[in-house]
Amino acid sequence: MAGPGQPQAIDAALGELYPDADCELDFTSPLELLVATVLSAQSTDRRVNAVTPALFARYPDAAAYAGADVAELEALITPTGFFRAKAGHLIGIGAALDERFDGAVPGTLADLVTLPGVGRKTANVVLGNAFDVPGLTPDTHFIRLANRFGWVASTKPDAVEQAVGELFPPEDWVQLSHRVIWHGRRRCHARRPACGVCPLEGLCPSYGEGPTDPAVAATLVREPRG
DNA sequence: ATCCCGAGGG
DNA sequence: CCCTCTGGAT
Repeated sequence: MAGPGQPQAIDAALGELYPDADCELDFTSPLELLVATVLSAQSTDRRVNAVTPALFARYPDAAAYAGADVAELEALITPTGFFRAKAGHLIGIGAALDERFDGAVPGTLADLVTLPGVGRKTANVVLGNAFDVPGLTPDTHFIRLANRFGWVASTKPDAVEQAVGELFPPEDWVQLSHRVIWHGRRRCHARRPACGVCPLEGLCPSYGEGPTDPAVAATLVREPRG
């Protein structure tokens, strides 16, 4: 089997490259992680972590979000982008948690995706990092790299989650997601993958499709905390 | 200019 | 499938 290569070997190599790969959002409860993850949509961890301390202090529980003043909430989350949609989502989440989940964040995929602003990707982040429920996170990076690695040809999140899930045991899914996503953000970019500073030569079917001169590739690496 | 660990709506 | 929503970093 030439195409998929050895998934375990790729995961191991990424584990050596990113030994500290984890969720970069700051949170101390499932609700905080849920809120931070909703704010992360098309944003960055740095910008989210910059606003969450004040946000969490102002809105300590679901009821606080449900009763929030829209303008005040929008002002607090403005730097994360898409603030109007996100503010509406957070207020809707607060109301939904109070009405249907006794004020607590539900710990199942089926329940989480019924919340406004929460899709499959956001739900899996919350499940994997706040509830220790095994789950893959098929975001844009994960899908792109799963395609490049030859693990699956489809670009649809459901198909990617299914196919990759069969290549790895559930206990690996959360860590695998973080490693693959970190690699997508730091080296294996959409437009110019930095193959020259990637350890997957001989393992990745797409190796060499980006700059392979180490000096050039090094200029493309995005360091952490961005 | 281009991208960001997306989601909702048409 | 398409489109829109947003500010910030590079």
